[in-house]
Amino acid sequence: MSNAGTHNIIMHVDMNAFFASVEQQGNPELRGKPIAVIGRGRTVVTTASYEARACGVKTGMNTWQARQACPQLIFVIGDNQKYTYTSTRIISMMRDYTPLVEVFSIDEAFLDVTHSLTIFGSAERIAHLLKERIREQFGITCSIGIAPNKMLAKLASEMKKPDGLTIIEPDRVQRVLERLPIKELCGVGRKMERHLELLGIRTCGELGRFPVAVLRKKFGIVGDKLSRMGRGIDASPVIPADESEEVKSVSHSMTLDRDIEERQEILKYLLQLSEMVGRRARRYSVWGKTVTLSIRYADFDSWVGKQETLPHFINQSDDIYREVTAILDTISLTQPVRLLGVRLSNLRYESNQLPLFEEKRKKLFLADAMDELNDKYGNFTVTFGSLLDGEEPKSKGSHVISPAWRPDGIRNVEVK
DNA sequence: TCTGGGGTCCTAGGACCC
DNA sequence: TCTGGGGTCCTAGGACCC
Repeated sequence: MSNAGTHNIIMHVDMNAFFASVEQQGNPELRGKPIAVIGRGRTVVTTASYEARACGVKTGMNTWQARQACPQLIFVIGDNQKYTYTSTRIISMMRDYTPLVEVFSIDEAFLDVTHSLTIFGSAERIAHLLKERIREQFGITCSIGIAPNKMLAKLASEMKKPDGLTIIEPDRVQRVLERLPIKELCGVGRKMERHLELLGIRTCGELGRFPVAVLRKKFGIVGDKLSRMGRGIDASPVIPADESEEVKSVSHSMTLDRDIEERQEILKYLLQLSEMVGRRARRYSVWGKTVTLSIRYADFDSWVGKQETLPHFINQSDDIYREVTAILDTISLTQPVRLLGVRLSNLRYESNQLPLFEEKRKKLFLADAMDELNDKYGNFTVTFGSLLDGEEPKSKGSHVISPAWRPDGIRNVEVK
């Protein structure tokens, strides 16, 4: 992209089928084959390789559906550590080209390369260098979008997959947006798409021309943002990790292998979830005073979420567990339970201070020792035995994080 | 054997204080 | 002993992102 110094040059990098690519790279037998990365238990496809996509496997399918679509499909249980490791190394590679790298998710990042051109020549050249290095070192491809702002860069990277490079020059922005369906915008989901359609808005062009006042009245703050997006305007800066805001909540949830009703059994899972949340909170040195219990019922569509704010901050697993069970006591379950979740929010970051009272101090040390052992040997090597009534926790609790839960790509958009 | 898991932001209504 | 308004905190729920 040419630059007379009048606008920013933003790059969005999106790893193609990231988890699946990492798996195929790590195991040559999987290369060139249809594979699907999944979790454990009741799970879905988190990422399908391009070979799998070619035979109809989509993100979000359950394993049975995926197998129907593609009988020769190979299932691989995901390994978060592997993906986090690869992601971290790719991110640090990006920092060779600019300090302004914003990690958007495990497989996506924004780069502000406005001030990198004097060294590297052009954004296009940076993109090629980056692609080449990622391919060489990790054997995976990515799609890159280059544009005057984040919103447009993200649109651009979606336009060609896999292994794409799409540039939206400032003078082509209107042209690109004119016939682009609104749902391609980051922030417009299924519901918003429907709402806008009722106003007769189907494309970004139409969105941009629509009276802002009407959008504002209907959608509040979001209305203004929508209008700007429709016109290709996005002033949000690329925020590097060291300037990003602190995490606002810590949570864990799990879909159970089967629906349950027994209070005792529910408690067992809640203890486990409380410990996972507490452990992570302590590792971040974070305390929270709001605890939320979430329950999804057997029918999938009904939910309960109940929260309780305490007068003080906590991060010990058993404190979290106590609050969660107290909340559970206020709920009368209407169906068997499919999913349980525990969240700690209203957070405060604090340095570690030893409590005054000996009893509390002991408890802290015990928890620290447990954390250490669990970090070393895996979750629930050590746990609150007395609270468990001597029973083993059900699972080891390692679940696959997901890079994506979205229908793929942009179709039929003229760029050139 | 349908349908994961970890987050953020926004809104609306109620409680409570000044 | 009537009435209004603003600010803040809290809960519940929804939409959206990866």
